[in-house]
Amino acid sequence: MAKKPVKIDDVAREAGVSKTTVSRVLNQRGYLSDETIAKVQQAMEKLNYRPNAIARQLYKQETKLVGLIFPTIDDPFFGQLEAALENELYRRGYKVLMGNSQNNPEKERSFLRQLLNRQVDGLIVGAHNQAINEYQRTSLPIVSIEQIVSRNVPVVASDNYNGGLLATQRLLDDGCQHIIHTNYPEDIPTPNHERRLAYEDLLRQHGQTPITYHISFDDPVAKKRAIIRQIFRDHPEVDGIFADNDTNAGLIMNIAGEFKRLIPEDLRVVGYDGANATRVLLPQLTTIQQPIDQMAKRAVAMLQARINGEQVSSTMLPVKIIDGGTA
Amino acid sequence: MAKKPVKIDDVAREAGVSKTTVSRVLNQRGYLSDETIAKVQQAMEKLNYRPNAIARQLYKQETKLVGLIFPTIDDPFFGQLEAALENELYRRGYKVLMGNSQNNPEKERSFLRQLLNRQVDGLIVGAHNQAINEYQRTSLPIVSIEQIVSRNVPVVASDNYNGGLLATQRLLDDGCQHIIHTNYPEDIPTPNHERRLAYEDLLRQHGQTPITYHISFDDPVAKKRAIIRQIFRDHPEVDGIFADNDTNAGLIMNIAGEFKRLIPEDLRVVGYDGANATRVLLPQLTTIQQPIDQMAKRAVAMLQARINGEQVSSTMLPVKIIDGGTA
DNA sequence: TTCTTTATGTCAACCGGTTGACATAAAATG
DNA sequence: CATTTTATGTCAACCGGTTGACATAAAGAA
Repeated sequence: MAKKPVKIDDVAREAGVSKTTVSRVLNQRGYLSDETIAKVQQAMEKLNYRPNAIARQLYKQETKLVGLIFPTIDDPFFGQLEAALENELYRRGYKVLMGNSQNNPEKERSFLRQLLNRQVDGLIVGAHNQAINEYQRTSLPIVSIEQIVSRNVPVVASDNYNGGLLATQRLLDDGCQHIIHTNYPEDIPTPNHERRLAYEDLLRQHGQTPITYHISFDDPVAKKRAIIRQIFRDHPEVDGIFADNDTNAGLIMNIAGEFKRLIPEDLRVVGYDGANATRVLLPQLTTIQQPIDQMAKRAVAMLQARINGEQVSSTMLPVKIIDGGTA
Repeated sequence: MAKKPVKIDDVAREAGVSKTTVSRVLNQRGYLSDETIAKVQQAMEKLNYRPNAIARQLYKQETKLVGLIFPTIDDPFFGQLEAALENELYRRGYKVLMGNSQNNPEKERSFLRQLLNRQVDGLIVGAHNQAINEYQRTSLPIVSIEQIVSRNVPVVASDNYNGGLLATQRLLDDGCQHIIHTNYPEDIPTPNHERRLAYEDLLRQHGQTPITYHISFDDPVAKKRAIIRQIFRDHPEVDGIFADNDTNAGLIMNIAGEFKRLIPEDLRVVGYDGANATRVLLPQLTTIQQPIDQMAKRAVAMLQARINGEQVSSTMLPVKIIDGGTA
């Protein structure tokens, strides 16, 4: 039997004042005697009063909630990114409403529609879906990460093209003659393609023919493994692989073992992301590290500015190469 | 200049009906002519009307929000767990408010207090903090995962003791003579200690002396590495290690390399958790796998039951050993 | 023809806080 | 002593939906 929750009138009655007075104590507004404050606080304590956040939100027209829409949270990169976002938002008094789109447009749209109902004060988006026009028709402050969502949504990205250059250059410097790249299917728009472009440009400059194998983020692991095995079968001459993320790089390293290739002697590998979790489990992996925590900080700062009504423009942050031993 | 949001009265005026009629269309209540429905929907479309979720929540006294309080999300185990929880909750019409306590009692308490203000319909908790009495003083439906929060909060756990037995038994079966264990400091209450107890019990039965090194989840990686190096220095005779989580197992494998130990020839390793991300990056690791997805499903089902006012009791789910090659 | 039942719609109270407008008394100022 | 300022508190409207109670008309049943 749930007993009726205590409301502000109950506190007022208990303390022998009006509800406005209680509200004033709660919000520290106007003139109040210490005596009154004490009385009210005692009453609140006694009744274990908890102000109803929803009622306040309705009046104030703000929820202090920010929605995060990302493909998933079960991934070293997105996990670290969302953790950093949550942390930074919390510092500024915001709580986080998490939505994993799982690259399911249906889910993303439904999620978005709900949040647009003045359920959140702002949105940070890193999901891979296009064709969701809701993003354009809203006046809700939005910032996107590594993803172009709509003309009027500022983007925080890292320098993907340069990352692609760094990775490819490293393999070239190592003397690799047959460098292969893995990336998303080209019809899925993601900033990862910048990495591929850099790879292709640089490889052509060096007279090599770029070869890209397509591995989708959402493919089941078994399929990813199958594609990678195919690389070794199709191109036994491969001596360098630039993977567009560290998970794929990890798979490549494992499968190289199956094919009796020693790393880095027979095969050099460069990954991408450099998230903490991967750095811990695969410290030997040479990878391009994105400044995940800074990206989160920047995105939150930009969102805050937009919520405050300021205009902000997109930013690009630098990446760097981390030397493991695989390249 | 933010234009005033459209409210239900605007739609009513546009459609030439009362606001109640609009609300009925929205909620499909009572009798409505197709004609009226069409009129109203056209008006909503035309004005791009979005019902204010907060107002509805205030009246309905439910938010369809569930709070998740966990130490962090940037971890293979918790990442997968929270992803599964989000997924399952979404299926049932709930959205997720995420709170990472980072094992900071201050943050956890503050977070909790806010959510208790009828901001969420329920709570799923897996944070490591004790001494937070707010958990006991609330009538909010709560379920905890792998954590004893309060007498009246049901727990979903996996069979940690058996997990400890399986891991230790495997190392014994492999013929290890000097088995060492890593676990939390003993003053931090966590179900991991069950794993340690199993290890100690079994080892004593076999006439070996249990030795546990303490590595806290929140220790910086450098410190974790230092502790692990100490193991090899203190006990060069070690030939088997049972780590209380896969991240530590990964670190151990790396550091074993530093000390020129071959795995599994010189040193056998068994980890714990068996989360997807770790399985992908370290498929060679033999580990005790927790049924993460089932734990999430179970927890959500239990929470739903509690929200519906039903009584539920704690559950324990089985674990199994996954054969990699490290033991 | 009278009484139900069905169809359609309106009114106003309510959810639980917040705050502008206003009242009153005491203290400070001229 | 009159006037302004400071201190303290009350009233009622408002945020934006939802819904029980109630009105009215048309169709069906007795």
